[in-house]
Amino acid sequence: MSPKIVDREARRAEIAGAALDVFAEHGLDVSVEKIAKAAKIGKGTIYEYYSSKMELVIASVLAFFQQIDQLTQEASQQFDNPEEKLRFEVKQIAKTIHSSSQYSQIVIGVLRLAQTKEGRSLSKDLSRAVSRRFVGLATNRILEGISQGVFRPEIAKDVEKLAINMIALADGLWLKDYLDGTGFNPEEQLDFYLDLFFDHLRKPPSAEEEKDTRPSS
Amino acid sequence: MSPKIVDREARRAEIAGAALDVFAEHGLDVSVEKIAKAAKIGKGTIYEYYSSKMELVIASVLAFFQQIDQLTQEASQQFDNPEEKLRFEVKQIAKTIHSSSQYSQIVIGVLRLAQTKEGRSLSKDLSRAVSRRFVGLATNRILEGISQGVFRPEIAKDVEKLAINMIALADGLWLKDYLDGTGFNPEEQLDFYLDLFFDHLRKPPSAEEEKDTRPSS
DNA sequence: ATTGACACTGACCGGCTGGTCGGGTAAATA
DNA sequence: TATTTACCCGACCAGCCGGTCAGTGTCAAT
Repeated sequence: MSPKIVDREARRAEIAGAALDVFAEHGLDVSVEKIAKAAKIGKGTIYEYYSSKMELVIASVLAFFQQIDQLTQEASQQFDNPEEKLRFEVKQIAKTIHSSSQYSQIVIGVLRLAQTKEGRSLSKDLSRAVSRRFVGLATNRILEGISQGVFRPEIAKDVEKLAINMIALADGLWLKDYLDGTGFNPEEQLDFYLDLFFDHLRKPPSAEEEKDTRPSS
Repeated sequence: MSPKIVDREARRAEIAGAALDVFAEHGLDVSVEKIAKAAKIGKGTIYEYYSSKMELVIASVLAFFQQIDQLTQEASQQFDNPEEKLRFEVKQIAKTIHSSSQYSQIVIGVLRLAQTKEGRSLSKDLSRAVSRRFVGLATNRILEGISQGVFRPEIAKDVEKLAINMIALADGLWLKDYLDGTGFNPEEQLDFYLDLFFDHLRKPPSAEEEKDTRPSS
């Protein structure tokens, strides 16, 4: 009476994983047939587990960001110093997305989703979640640094702006590198920025100019 | 014997202009038929002036970047001080692309082009041209500032890196704003960065730490 | 007014894609 | 082994899109 039984959740994840590889290689526009072929299953089977291509895209992209998130979290545990930790995390994330231009396919895919009616809200939700995650991470590290006396306390009020800038710059460099390809070394460039960035966080407030940014401590 | 004659170059430009509006509103994926309808001409006519859709896209996107370029150039002529000039230019460009999210459609369209076989080289060429233009502009302004004694001379060796960072940050902020939409004010955020940026360019070298960046002047 | 080169058009074609569906397959039970 | 039924599949469908082309204007020189 009971026929073949599979763990539907596991199968869903499996398909999403296979789809992710294909998306990474060919972009989110690949035909469902190609995905099926790559996953070595029939096209119809995909629709057994996902009611539309968009649903599959959502699942895959979500899995992708979770991957990065986890990777970053694990890797950063080896550092204690907030500066080293943050520096490593930023570089790690940038490198992951950078390294194989395949991941760029997915990031750009998400950008495109924002242009479509059905995808807009997904794209926004996703971006916000990722953004909150990364900006929050950077913010916390800076606050840690301040409380440990490594960073200047006066920057506390601008901590989120600083974090946003840092993330935005990393994104911008990625974008530039993906498009131009030549003219600069993204890793070196990011290091250059981070040097200035942490210099600004650490630099003792030398009384100067007409600014009245005297620390209130 | 001589029939109806039209200025083919002008007509090409006219069609490209109409197409640009449609691209800005619906993305580079709109059907040729929609473009034709918007331009109030027959679909066939488009193929009278462009041999393929891709060719039309190229012409339109090119026109788009030339527009921005010209706009920026004109607008910045009202400033003398290199710092004010550069600040204005950066904000102007960012604002133009920002303002109507329609332009984002095109920028993202170019990103997508990089994913296709036929579009990759166009996308790269275009991006490089734009990048060279903007980075070059920023570089020149900084060098001007140094030669006028407004900026510190020691930064001269890093001038290009500084310029790249500035452009990348502006791009990154645009990207973030386009995707997230909330959580920060892009203009304010850019101002915050520019304050730090110019502060770093201007700041007199206060002897500090173990660094030996003593000016050689 | 006639002519004929040029400008314009939209119905049509081939190709591709997301999604469906009826039939086949195989594992667990009886 | 026979039966049941969740699972799997790929031929098929409808619809869209880029590109073509035979036919219809249209205007200036005759």
